[in-house]
Amino acid sequence: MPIRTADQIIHKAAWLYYSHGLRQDEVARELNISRASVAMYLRKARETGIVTISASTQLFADDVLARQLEDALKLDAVWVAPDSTHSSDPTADVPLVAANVFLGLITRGARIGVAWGRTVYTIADQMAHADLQGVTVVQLCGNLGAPYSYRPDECTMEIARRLNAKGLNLYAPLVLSTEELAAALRAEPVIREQLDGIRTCDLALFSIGTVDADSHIVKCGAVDLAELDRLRAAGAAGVIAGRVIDGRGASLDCAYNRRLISTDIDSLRAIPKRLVVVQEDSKFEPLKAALAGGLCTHLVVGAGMARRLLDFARAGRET
Amino acid sequence: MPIRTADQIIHKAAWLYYSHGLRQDEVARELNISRASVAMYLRKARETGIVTISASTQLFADDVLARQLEDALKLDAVWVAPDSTHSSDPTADVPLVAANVFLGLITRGARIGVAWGRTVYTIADQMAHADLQGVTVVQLCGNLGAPYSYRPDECTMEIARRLNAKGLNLYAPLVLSTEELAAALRAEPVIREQLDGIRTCDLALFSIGTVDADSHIVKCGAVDLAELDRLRAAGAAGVIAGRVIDGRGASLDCAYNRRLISTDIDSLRAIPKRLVVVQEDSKFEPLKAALAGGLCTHLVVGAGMARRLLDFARAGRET
DNA sequence: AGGACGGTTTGACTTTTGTCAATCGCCGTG
DNA sequence: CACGGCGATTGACAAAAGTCAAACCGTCCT
Repeated sequence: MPIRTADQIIHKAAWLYYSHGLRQDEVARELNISRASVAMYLRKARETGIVTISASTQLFADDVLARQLEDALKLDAVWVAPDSTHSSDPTADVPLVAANVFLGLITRGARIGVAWGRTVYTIADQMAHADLQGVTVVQLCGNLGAPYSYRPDECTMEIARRLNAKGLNLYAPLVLSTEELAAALRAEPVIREQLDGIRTCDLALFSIGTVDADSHIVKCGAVDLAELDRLRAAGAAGVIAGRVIDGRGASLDCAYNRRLISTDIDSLRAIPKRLVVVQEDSKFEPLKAALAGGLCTHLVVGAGMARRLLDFARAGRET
Repeated sequence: MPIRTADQIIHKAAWLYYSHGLRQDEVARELNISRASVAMYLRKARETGIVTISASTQLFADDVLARQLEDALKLDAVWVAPDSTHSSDPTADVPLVAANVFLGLITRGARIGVAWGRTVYTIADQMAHADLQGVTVVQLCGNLGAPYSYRPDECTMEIARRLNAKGLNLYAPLVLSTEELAAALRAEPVIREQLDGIRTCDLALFSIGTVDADSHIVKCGAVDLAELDRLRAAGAAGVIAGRVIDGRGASLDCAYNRRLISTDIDSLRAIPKRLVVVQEDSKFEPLKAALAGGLCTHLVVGAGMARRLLDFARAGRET
């Protein structure tokens, strides 16, 4: 959709206002419309990514804690969001920082893999709009027919929408009832292609799930409590893109994982930039597992989690 | 200069205002300062690239003329700036469009080569500030001790400053009095290195000079009128980064060119993205030469020039 | 043809932001 | 220790931007 004549006026208004630096009333006079219309066009321009306003995330990367963590965990980059100490809204800063960081990591023409979860959806929701033609957003894992609004396909779509990018959805369930069916479905050309395409991504965005009773995969009905117990007994430490990982960050060898339609761990690790975002303090153990597996290159966490991680990393080094 | 504690407050204000979406008075309350200070911090944040506001240049790429030119000239991208038909200031839009396009072409960690001239300097001057750490701006040609403020080193420095990038200046004169001295100087490790580094640039920005009596190189004293006549007789068609090119876009085989400290044509062509910006209609012939030599991949011109180029390209195809 | 509907556009009003002279606080100097 | 200077900060005012109900306009349906 290259030439959308209706948008021309919005582009022009945005150009005159933001690039030429005219005032709204001057733009209005120039375009022979009322100033109120100009104000509206400018809002639309911001909302559709015709103009982009982005704040540096330098502040959070400069944080001493962040630097220490980068060092201790050998990560490419870490951002530490303040634990809403300042009296503003209780909404955590983590997803907001993550959204800004994520936008900053996207390069022209990039291929981006996104998983799902409350965190990922919140990031999508807080993310500014941008106009990144040529960017492709691919879904890392199958869908859940769950009552959640942060379904995998919704996360993918919403992020693609915000970026004005192409969204590539994975039209398959996350979990199937038998291993055979899952294998057969994975072999289907359409699905195969999508899963293979994950390796060629430049950037991945995902969070990490717990393997508790109130875990995401349990709430969504992917796993029942009996199976959860079995998984934990087998060494489950966390969940990434629906897949259960063990304490070393490897895919747990279990029936559940074999019933999945989702990225495998090696494909994920083939993506050069892997942004992991963790909000809840309860995800300490799962995060440790992911880090152990080298699944994360870029990390956004809250200050509390950052401190715990740093303590852990230093304790580990001393022994 | 990673941690500049004085800037912390600016970062924080920018973050709360632009990312959290607080109002200035809310930010002021949050940070326990007056709203006026917040307003000032925010201006600083914009001026230093802590926040970036960029308008899409889609409008100019969508121009029918631009598409036709891309096609006819086999260029990667063309932007056509309107010839200030709309009653606003007479300042041409070309450099402003170019500045926006240029910013949009810069990728993370890029190496950028810039030449010099009034056009390039005007672009630098109109360019928004950005915070692109890891970007390097290298000077494509030697310096002129001219009374101009748009000296090669100033262009490089100003662009580097706006981008918060590293500026790599070429500390040598553009033209020397003898071929021998120029050759010797080019062989100097410091200079050699800089000239070799041009090949590894990702993006180049330059304009094109004429070979008339009021040409840049004449005004700056690099060439006197007698030599100019000789160059024109020898087939000079234009000037790029101080170097005289013939009608086919090749470096003219002449004493003047051998006395230069500047990028050679092959190195320039080794840069994948070469953004050429042309303001004046008088530069039609020089631009034709540059296009013939394949020196240009991305082009920003005014509407008048665009029409002339298109007519020319089509006439050429018919014969 | 009339009319109801969805959307854009506008004028009038309110809120937010930009500006600037006056003031404060700090530091070096006589 | 008082003084002058200088940059940062503020209060108050002016300018600009945001908002919203009402008007308008094309179009589709009855």
